[in-house]
Amino acid sequence: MTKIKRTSIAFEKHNHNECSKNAMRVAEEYCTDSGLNFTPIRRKVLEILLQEHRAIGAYTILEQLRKAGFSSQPPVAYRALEFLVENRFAHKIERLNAFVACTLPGDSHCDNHSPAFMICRQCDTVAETRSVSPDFDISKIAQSTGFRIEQTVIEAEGLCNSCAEIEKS
Amino acid sequence: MTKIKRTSIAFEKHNHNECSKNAMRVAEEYCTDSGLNFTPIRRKVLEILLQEHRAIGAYTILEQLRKAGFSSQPPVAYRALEFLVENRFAHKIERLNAFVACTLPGDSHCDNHSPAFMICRQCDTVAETRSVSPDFDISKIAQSTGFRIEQTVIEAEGLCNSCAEIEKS
DNA sequence: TTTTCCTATGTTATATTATTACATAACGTT
DNA sequence: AACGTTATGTAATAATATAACATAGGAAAA
Repeated sequence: MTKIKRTSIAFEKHNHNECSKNAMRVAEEYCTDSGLNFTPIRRKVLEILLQEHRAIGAYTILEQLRKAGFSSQPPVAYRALEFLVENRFAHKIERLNAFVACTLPGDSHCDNHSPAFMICRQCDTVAETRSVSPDFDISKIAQSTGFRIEQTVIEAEGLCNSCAEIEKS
Repeated sequence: MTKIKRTSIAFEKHNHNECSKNAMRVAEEYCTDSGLNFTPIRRKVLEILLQEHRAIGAYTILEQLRKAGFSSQPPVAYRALEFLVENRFAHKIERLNAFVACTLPGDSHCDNHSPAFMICRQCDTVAETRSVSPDFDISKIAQSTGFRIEQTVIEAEGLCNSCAEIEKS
């Protein structure tokens, strides 16, 4: 049985250069294996997100794209982000309307348990864990990294019973 | 020991007229008891939110305020929503950038466990539960109401260790 | 090979959500 | 009456996100 890491190292000291290189490598391999088109723009946006374990907005990304010589109209960033989020190389942090690189790149493609994020309200650093029911306890995980949770929101999206009935017909 | 309801009736058939009246009454009482100023605008916005168990955007609220003869500049809605959210008469659904009335009005003021929402992607109906650790299992709750969860996100906001250190000094 | 199709990108415009800033009003307190 | 506090009125603008249509390039079919 393969050992799978379940908590990101966002709040720990680590060799970030290695960390981001690894994430890029995993993304490359996954795209190659899955026949996904990992274009220069998509690659660049992931690189931007990987600079730090911090949520950043689409317009900040856009600015960096511009500096790097890419086109910088909003759709450029949003399309790349859509690709990255769809393929789980990045996540949207809804509270912030901002994006982070996935910090469990190998893991996230092995299972599809829902992600849980610890978001610092001061510095926007985001640590990611995978919630594996039923023994998942975010407060324990937070404790072990020294993160002080102030409020937690759980948002489950899906289809309610009556909309499911309608969809069937 | 008082019996406390933990799951909203958003997906169930119920006497909604009673339901919303009750929520208004609880809000009134809470404001009176706490010395909060439950002004006509705040009251009206809560009434609008209570029309249905559905998330609605600030600009939809604004439109209804206008129709009801209130001023309808964005800050009017956002201020009232801020008041309602602060005092837990309403919640912001981050995924939708929209708002719902709290459907557990008595409960929410007895404890401060984090809310969990089941959000229908089709009709925006929102059911609310309180997650009481550690035996909380949203998938069981969903199952019991016929809600099919497609994806769940957990966002815990707080202060990371290093920001907490800085704040101390 | 040329045509067709599909995917990604370029670009303009606009929609949607949210806040800043400053003015005014209402009301209780000194 | 003067002052402070809280709530509201209003104009302007910031920040986030999408729609719509044009173009380009490569793979696959004809």
